[in-house]
Amino acid sequence: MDVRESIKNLIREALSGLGLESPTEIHLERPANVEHGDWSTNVGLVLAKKAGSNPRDLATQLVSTLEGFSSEHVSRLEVAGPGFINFYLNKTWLYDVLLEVVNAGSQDWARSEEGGNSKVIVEFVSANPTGPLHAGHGRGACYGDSVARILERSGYSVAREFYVNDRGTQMNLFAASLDACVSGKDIPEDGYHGAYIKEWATEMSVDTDPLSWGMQRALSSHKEVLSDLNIEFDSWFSETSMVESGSIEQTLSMLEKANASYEEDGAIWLKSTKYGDDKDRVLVKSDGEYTYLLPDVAYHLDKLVRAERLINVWGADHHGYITRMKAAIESLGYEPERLEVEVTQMVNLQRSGEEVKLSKRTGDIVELSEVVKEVGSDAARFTYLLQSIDTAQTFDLDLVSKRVNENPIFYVQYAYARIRSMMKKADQIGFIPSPLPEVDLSQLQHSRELILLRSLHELPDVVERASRELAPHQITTWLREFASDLHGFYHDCRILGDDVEPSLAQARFLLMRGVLIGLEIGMDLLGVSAPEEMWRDELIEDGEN
RNA sequence: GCCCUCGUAGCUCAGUUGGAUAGAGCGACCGCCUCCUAAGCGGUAGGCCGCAGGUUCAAUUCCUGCCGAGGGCGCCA
Repeated sequence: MDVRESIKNLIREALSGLGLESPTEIHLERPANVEHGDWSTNVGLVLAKKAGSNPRDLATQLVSTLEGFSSEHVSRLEVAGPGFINFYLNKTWLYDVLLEVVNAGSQDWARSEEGGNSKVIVEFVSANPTGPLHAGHGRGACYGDSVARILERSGYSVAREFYVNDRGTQMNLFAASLDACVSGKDIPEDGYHGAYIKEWATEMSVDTDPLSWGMQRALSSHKEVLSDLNIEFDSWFSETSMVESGSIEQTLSMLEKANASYEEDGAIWLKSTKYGDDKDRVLVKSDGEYTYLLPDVAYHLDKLVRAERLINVWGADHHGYITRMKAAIESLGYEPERLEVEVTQMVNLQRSGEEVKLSKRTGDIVELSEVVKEVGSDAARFTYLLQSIDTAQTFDLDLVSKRVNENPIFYVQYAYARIRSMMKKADQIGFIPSPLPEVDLSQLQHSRELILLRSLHELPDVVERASRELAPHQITTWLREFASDLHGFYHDCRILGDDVEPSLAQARFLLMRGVLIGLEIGMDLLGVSAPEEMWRDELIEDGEN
């Protein structure tokens, strides 16, 4: 059993010994300050009023009861501050952590069954196939994929989906723009004027259907850059396919039957105001064409049948859309909570602190492929996942690519490469790692070693929280901290060499195996690679920039 | 006007669903390579947590109002 659970059980026992009812959840936390012990609980503060006592007195009573119990790892207890109870543990508990980690390996450590294998569809990017992905899409792409990875590790059965808006007004305008370009005519006023239109048009022959050709061209450009970012979708869901299957018309009549729509001014409207929307929304325009909304509702109905949880990743410019989509779902009898919309705030590109609006190459919006090419896939992913999606992001291309010492991705990858490098050396000098049961873990007494074990123990909690909050940046934050712990250890503690006792060397080597597992899991959840080695580019070091 | 997100060190950002002395990276300053990679390590300086109320044993965290920034408010997507 996890130490934390066993401590909670002790507390419950002590409470009932005092004739008190335990709260449903006993709050046990790691104190920020190491001098406050390994674990701390606030039950004394929470229950004091109910017990008719003051917090410190209650805590003191609890401590004396707890001291009567025997416990494998607890070495000392104290009442502190306004009425906290601090638990000080023997180092033995940390050794158990290392054994657990190494036995589980990177496949199974920090994996949970919380999701119960239930099905969740993560829909993200879903950019129109009318042009290349731009830098802003990168954030949603990396976020969505990382969320999917985190949910998979938390026991969910995850599908990554890309909704392809392959018909409708925008597609027609895109096709018309390509067509005009190919046949040397002027691009329509309300058409697409990006530089890529001209580029793509040169690849297209005059007698091809510009719509289907253009869509394929756009999708292949999407797939290429996403693949560079280590992102693969399970399905690309076509809007056109729903016209063909009749599911859009079916959705429309379902809405009618549910009395959720009405006709007015020649258009069909969704009664979204009934569910808190500012105004009702058009489903079918007076010219008979669907708005974006209706096919998307049909798509969501399809997803609701296929999965228990729907997670959508949308850009901040689409947030107004949430209410109407939930309104549609709810009016058809589904619980709106089954759709979770995660909104990513804007990305502002910079180069050396200067705002970058346009691409140097095309003079147009900066394409995602340019970002990936300039900074590299790992650095791009890590940077996009550096912070919470709730805050606008400043993405400095120079900082992320050139000035490597300021770039956190290298710090984390370097930690991994250092261990690999040490292991390679160990192999070369004939160091033979002992089998696990023969390693004397009590050799690990250095604070650097214990800090590493503590961090390693946190990983399952971090993953759990990242999953609960759909927040990959929790992983990023942990990784940076953990890498820092490793660099500190690496600096102070040697593993190989004549001056290190063999038993200590063995224990430290095993510790490094555990650390590798932690780093591998963290980097995998972010979708960045774990390099075997890294060598500094002298040209960059000596150069001006 | 209404809706969403944000406001924390000079800069970029964390802050474990209300806890003890608010953290990290970068930048600045001072140190550390005879040694498994110095893309590293250690130290110093730097804070009315936007402002004002409220809730309570306890508020950066929850509620209300205000100020400021970004985004949205189409029979576009």
